[in-house]
Amino acid sequence: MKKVKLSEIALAAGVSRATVSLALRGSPLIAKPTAERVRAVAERLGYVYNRTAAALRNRKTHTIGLVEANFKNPFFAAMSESVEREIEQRGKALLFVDSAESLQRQQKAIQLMLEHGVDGILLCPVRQTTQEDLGILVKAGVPFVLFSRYIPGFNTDYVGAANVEGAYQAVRKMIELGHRRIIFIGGEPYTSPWFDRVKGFKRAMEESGIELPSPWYVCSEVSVAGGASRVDEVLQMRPVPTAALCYSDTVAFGFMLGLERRGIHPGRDFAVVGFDDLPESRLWRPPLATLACPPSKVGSMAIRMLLERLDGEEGPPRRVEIQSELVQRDSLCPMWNT
Amino acid sequence: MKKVKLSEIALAAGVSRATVSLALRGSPLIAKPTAERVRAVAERLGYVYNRTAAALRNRKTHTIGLVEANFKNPFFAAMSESVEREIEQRGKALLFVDSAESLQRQQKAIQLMLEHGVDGILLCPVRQTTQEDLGILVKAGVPFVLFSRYIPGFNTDYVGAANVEGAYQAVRKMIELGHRRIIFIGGEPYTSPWFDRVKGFKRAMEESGIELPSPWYVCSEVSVAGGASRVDEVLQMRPVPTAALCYSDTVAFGFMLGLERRGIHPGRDFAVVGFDDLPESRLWRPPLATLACPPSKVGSMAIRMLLERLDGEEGPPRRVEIQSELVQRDSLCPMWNT
DNA sequence: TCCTCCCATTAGACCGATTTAATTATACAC
DNA sequence: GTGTATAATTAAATCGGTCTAATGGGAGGA
Repeated sequence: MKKVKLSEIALAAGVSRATVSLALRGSPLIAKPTAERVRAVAERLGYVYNRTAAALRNRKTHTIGLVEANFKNPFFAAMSESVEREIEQRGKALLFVDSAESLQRQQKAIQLMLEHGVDGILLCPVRQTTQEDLGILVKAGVPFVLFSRYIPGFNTDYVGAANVEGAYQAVRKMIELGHRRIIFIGGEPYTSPWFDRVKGFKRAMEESGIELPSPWYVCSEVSVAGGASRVDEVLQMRPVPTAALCYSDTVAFGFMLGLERRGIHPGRDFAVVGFDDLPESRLWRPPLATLACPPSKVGSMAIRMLLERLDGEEGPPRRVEIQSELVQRDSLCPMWNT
Repeated sequence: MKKVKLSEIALAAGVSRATVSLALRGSPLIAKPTAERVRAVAERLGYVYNRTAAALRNRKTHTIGLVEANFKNPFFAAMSESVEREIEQRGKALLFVDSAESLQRQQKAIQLMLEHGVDGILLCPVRQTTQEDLGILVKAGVPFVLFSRYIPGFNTDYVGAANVEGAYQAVRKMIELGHRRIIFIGGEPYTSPWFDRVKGFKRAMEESGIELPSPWYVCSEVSVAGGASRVDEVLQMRPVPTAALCYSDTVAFGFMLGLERRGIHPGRDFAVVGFDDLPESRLWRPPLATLACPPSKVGSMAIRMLLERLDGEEGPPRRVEIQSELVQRDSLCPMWNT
């Protein structure tokens, strides 16, 4: 199992190590016939390029770190896909960690990636993350881009959905359809998207002079189970809400399933709107109205911003918000007349 | 942004590079007070261990490659999670690629990982993969474990679900409940789990002397959309099937949504069984009967087998099948009486 | 023939940690 | 004081590419 290295190719081809190195990378310094011969020998010997050695010398690993907070969420899965696609195209590799909402795991992941010498990091910070927690990245001078979640007061590169506007839009529409008792359901509290969605929600209610129900939001894990787990609580409120803005489509799915189980028909007796526009949302019964913000856009924008930094882009931090568009579907029904 | 290295710590602590190296790794060769002093200096200077350099010297990167075929499938997401957990615990890193059912991408990923010098690889091969395609891994002597899918005739380490038995079990149950016109829905054809599930399906039908409908299976993408897209086709068959075994829970979800849209109630008018037992399956309306095979078990078994190989385990290839257990829920209803 | 210029090739230092073999310091016995 | 064993430390080679500066060889001009 001995690995073939440059010096062995050099020997076999009757040239020097330097020539082999240059030839294999297609340097114009090497004459065409020589390069061709070297390439053939390398192929014949089954040579595998050693990126570790090259990385040591170049101080560049061509590796990107991706730290997610919750990749069981299909939105993140879709996002990662587009990140991966871009990275693959450039012949780079992806170091991946799911911090699973644990600060400790996240910090360990960052440390690991620094030790591996990643060229840059894409990070969706867990909820308790402070500016100090990321100080190690700043000190190490490793470029990073936050995605989906930002850290209030910490001015960094960031890409995420237009959460305030999205939620605002949805609630305005609900009000326009006659709803007055509206509630916000699900999400990890004290993450920026949760906070911003709640903010847009509240703003729309207040602007219309509608009193907020009490409580006016309930939190949950971002999953079908999370949404389903809050149904009883909501139905026990008096007066009972008639509409819900859900933190995500998955939460909305769970909530709708829970409603149905209790004989309440979403899209007729209860209006539901989600966030994300997953591919299956339009297939649901009823089709789920939702705030569409393509995960692929978030992903490719984030990785592009990072790659620009790696190429030496020096400007001030950029904050990019991807537009959230309300997709009207049957689950967003008018208030029933009493 | 200059990086601190061992020699600088050595200088500051008044010892040699070798001492620093040993001290930081807690070697018993170094006297306690010295080690303590060195550690303090390293801390003060903000030293970050350079794994690239260590990897070059040690010929070991402490990195594992994970190549998935379709990680938008929630089953894989859950599986990856348990893999990650195990790897993290051991201070190793994960190089991740989603081949997205493309052989070309898969081969590129394998090449990349070899160049990065991963210690081992977990691979879910795309459908066209042949033994020759993985020859490069064998030649390079890099241990690998296949998961979820195997390659017929290629005797390697493998961990996956008990697909034949699972499908067999489900179909027997359907027959017991009075169903005769049963169809298999969804999945990527010519992957081993598809083939094995279809095989178990067929075996159960034949053993009971029931004629297979024509066609007796339809394929689809493994997703909600995939399942939904096959409903019309199935309902147009004559005689119309009364039960379906679906390739996965996601396919089953899509299929059930499609049935409902056409006014057919799964769990009453049509029996449906899935594969995987996703956390939301029990929450569905109706709750989805399914073949449970915990993704975390598959994942942790696969990574453990790989780690054993890395520790020098030399035995013959091991094939491990994780039991699939039929979870009876409302979607698996008896045949209605005509 | 000699000199210059240019192109192709190469020697050798380098990246930063690891480890072996050697050296120095310390302890203890005789 | 000498010798031996043991503990602590270190010099230097090493991992495998990369790249700069130097070398060699051939063409062309005078």
